[in-house]
Amino acid sequence: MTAPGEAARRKPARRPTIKDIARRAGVSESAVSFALNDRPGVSQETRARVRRVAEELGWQANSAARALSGERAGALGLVLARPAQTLGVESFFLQLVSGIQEVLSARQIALLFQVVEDLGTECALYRRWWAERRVDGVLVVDPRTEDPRPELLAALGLPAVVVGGPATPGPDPSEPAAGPAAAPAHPLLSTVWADDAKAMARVLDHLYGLGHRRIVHIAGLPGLAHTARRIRSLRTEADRRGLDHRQVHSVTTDYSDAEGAEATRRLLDAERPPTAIVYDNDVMAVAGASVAAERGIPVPGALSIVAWDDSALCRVTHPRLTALVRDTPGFGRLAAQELLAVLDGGPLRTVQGELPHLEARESTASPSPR
Amino acid sequence: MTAPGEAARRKPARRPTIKDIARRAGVSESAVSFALNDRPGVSQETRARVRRVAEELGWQANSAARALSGERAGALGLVLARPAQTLGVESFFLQLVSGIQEVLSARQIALLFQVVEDLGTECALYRRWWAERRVDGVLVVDPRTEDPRPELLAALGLPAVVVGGPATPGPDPSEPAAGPAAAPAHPLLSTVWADDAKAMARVLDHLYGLGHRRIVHIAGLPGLAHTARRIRSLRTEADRRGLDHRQVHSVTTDYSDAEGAEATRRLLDAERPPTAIVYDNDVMAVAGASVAAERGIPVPGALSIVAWDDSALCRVTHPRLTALVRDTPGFGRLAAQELLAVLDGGPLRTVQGELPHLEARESTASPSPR
DNA sequence: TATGCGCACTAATGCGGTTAAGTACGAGGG
DNA sequence: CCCTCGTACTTAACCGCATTAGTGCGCATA
Repeated sequence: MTAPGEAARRKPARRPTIKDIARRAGVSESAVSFALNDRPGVSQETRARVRRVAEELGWQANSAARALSGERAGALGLVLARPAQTLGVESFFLQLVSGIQEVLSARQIALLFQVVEDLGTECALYRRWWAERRVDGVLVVDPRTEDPRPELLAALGLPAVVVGGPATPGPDPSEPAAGPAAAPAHPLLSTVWADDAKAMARVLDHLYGLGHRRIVHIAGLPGLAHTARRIRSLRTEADRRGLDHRQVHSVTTDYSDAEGAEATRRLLDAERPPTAIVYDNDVMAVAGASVAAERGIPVPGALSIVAWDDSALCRVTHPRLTALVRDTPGFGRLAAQELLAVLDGGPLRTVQGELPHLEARESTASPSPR
Repeated sequence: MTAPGEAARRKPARRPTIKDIARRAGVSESAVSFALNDRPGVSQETRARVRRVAEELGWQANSAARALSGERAGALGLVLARPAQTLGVESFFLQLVSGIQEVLSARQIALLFQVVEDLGTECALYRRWWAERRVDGVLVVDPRTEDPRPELLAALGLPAVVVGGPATPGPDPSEPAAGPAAAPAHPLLSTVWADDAKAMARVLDHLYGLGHRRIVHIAGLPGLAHTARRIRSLRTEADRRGLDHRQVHSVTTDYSDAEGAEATRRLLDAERPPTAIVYDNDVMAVAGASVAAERGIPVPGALSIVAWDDSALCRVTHPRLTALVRDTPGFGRLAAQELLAVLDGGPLRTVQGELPHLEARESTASPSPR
């Protein structure tokens, strides 16, 4: 034993290879490879012996070597394109990632996770990962209405699944003609998605049922596909109930607390302010509730509030916020499974996640008559 | 062009290798390798020509091949051990990761990010990454007072940097004897850390200066090293000012909004409740503010609140919360740089991040006389 | 008894890089 | 004029694994 600090750190600590196993088991390297990969060509006894030796030595395949010969990187990628300062607060992504990894780690597949500033950088990163063969496939999040990524990924031949899609290609999607279950799949990539339209309908059912007729939806970024879907759904639901687009409509923001608060102020300053507001994320909902408190507007007495996505935030405010709850880790699991299916040569599919449910809390009630 | 969907997806899309470059440039593969890696052995003209060809072909080194021969995986790892349901809300990690990647992506180094349930799984993952040669090093977050990870990593010879350390090895650290700048480094790994002791002193300066004499610190998980440091610092600062440990003390929680609220309730129910509470994260601070609101206790009139770590949360409450602001992405950059330095054979070091500053907002004021 | 066949295994090759060990050539020195 | 030396390359070996093409052997078949 030398000085522990330096010695421990510099120790080469050679890792066992199949050659070591071969020597110890008294067979050739290829026999070891066959044995460990469940390929025919070795007897049951030899297979068992090799396995035992591998176990003893604590052998794990060198991922680089396996990738080089096996043509599989053993890793998937996920890029989050967000300006640094809008990061955080939302619990959505860590939960999604946690669900994804539940599926991947069982298969010994790693996840490359990267946060970048914008879509352009994201695309460049896909190209690089592809060229470097870093990943076998990627999960595409935050699909947009005009999204360059599916085309790029299809052109590269990099397997991918769009999470939160379908991103409707083009800005002019026709009104859903048939049942809403038959969603238009993105033609290039597999997709897992939640039915925002139905979820929005549920929210409207709840608020309309309580008697609300002036309902505003403070949406997130206008470029995102799910924002578009929610806005469209709100309009459809309003029409169905014969509500005017001045009574029921959406405004878009950048998801930040600042814009959420600002939009709320503007709405409350209007001549006939809404009696209910639906916020596209928890942060804005809390910010909105705070604006109401600031102005002495009682919630839910004079204003009902719904948050799209639940989190601790919605439970720490006073009153607690009614929220659309979805199983985000479950959604991540679904996405990961679908990507693995694509990697295994499965067909392009559009898979629908669980429908979110509305958790009614104290921030929604019947509007006071006026 | 065939049917775009299937065809695009299945396209093999062979990526260029150095062999292709060699052929096009009319030199051997090793000359190409020399040229591209800034090694001597090729003339300036050849180097330029090879570079140009590589550029034209859009060549990027196959990371697996490079890892296999170069002995470098070109990737670092970061494991977050958290039960799935406590994930999220906190913006800390995504910001940290974003800072880390700013440094790594410039060097074409990838980050393997994994969320696991507990420390045991985290250790197992380190072993696996090490055995698979997946990563060249790891960033260890959430250092604990009794932490098995540094020892494990040192034993494996896997380079690492402790982020948020130094984790004082053993439960019995002597009181800082010399200047607080000379922090005890963890003997096995490099460390980047923020001086929680000084930060806590600043918080106490602020509150004591306002006239507070009954101050409680609602801390996070007791096992974490920084929790211990903050608690110790609070005690030191109290002693220095001759304050009783019944007046000024810490209680620990699991960081959740629920425990934060619960602890707050208990404190406010006491005979002589504190006039100021310092919360170890933003979520608990907001939860605590909500409890005060629920009971009609005016903030800051009857209770001052300080949040450790700023975020949108602290700005959406009413009043906005005084918070300790730190540059988390900057901290991530620092950590990444330090790990790269270790990989380059640098010495074990203990690097200190920027001291957080106290952003005084409306949630702190002089206590009302009673 | 020669022939064919399946089984269990070994030898050889390749993946795409890096790198140590040559080699060819021109310049400079004795 | 020969020898050395440095430069600019090329050849070959290697990293650890997967895979393909043998190889030897026992056994059923003709």
